Amino acid sequence: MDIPSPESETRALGLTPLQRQVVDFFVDGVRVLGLPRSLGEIYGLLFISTEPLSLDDLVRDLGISKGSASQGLRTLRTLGAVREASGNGDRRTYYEPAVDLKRLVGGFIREQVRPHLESGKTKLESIADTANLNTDPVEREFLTERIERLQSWMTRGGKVLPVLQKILGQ
Amino acid sequence: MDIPSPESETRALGLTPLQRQVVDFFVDGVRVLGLPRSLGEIYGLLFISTEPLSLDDLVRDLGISKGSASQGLRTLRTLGAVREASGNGDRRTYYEPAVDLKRLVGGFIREQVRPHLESGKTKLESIADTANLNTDPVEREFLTERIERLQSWMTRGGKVLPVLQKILGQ
DNA sequence: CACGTAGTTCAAAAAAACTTGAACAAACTG
DNA sequence: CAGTTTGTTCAAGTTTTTTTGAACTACGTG
Repeated sequence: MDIPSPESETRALGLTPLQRQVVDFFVDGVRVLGLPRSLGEIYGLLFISTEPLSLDDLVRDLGISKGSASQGLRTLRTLGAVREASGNGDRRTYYEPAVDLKRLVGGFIREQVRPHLESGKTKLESIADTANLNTDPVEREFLTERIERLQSWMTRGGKVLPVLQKILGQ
Repeated sequence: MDIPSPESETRALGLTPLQRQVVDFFVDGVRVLGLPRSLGEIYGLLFISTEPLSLDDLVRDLGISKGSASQGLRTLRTLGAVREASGNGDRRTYYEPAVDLKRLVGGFIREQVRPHLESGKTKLESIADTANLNTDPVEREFLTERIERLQSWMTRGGKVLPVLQKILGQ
């Protein structure tokens, strides 16, 4: 006979209740951003730790594999969400979270948003070319209108990003 | 002997090249937003069609199942990205896309963003309670500082949304 | 330089997300 | 109303994404 576990969000059992809650909070958070759960776990634990943590700490406390921890840390570094803590008398590398929102948002925009905006603009050019092959003038006017609309969406998207950063950065 | 298909993004073969390009464009787009590909396919085809389309049109042209089309249309309606076209002498329902960005962004924020902000705030309250159980005053100050930071993130997030809508809405 | 520890890589396993299709309900139509 | 057509639902199947873990590189230490 088994006690059915109450739909646990967290696997790690070596965490304090507070740590678990914060990790879950970030797991949810990164899911909204379309990033893998392990990123949320790692960032969350770093965020609520007074001291920087090593890869091994993360593996042990979160109960994730070394591979996940390694890849997760790499992504977080790329996003600028985590940095190496300086000056430890140790061989191991210790990590601490970036805790200012401006930096976090900036990294996300740079890595996850801008590339899509760029490639979107390129694709739109190619779409416009294809539309111009259409011979029916009525149809073509319709297509042109729609495609221009898409282009305007992309432009506005590009313009909104700096504003976002400014407001969130304070 | 098989010709290996060149990693097709689109399954539907009944589409014109232009339709295929536009559908792919939106498939990419919705992926960034964390929505299923079928939403992009459906919205994309509607977007580049001069006339409203029925569920059966979508099934036939996109080569997706009736189930997908039905669920996809429901989600798109919920998001306010698609509406029923009025006045068709037909029993069938025809759909047309919402093409103004303000509306689209508004729907996305209402359905996908706000709920997470709300539940996040609730979770934070509970996290704050847990943190207050901590007896070590130094530790507690650290925790309080971090949790207040999270609260400030949520607040700023809430404030940025109307600005977003305003800028994108023009 | 031989050994132990830190960290990375990547193929395979596991988990999560999405799609399908068959059964069903609802609403028209002759 | 019996037969059709339109659309929905949801369990099962498929695909995609994420995680694991074992093999490997690199580095430091005695």
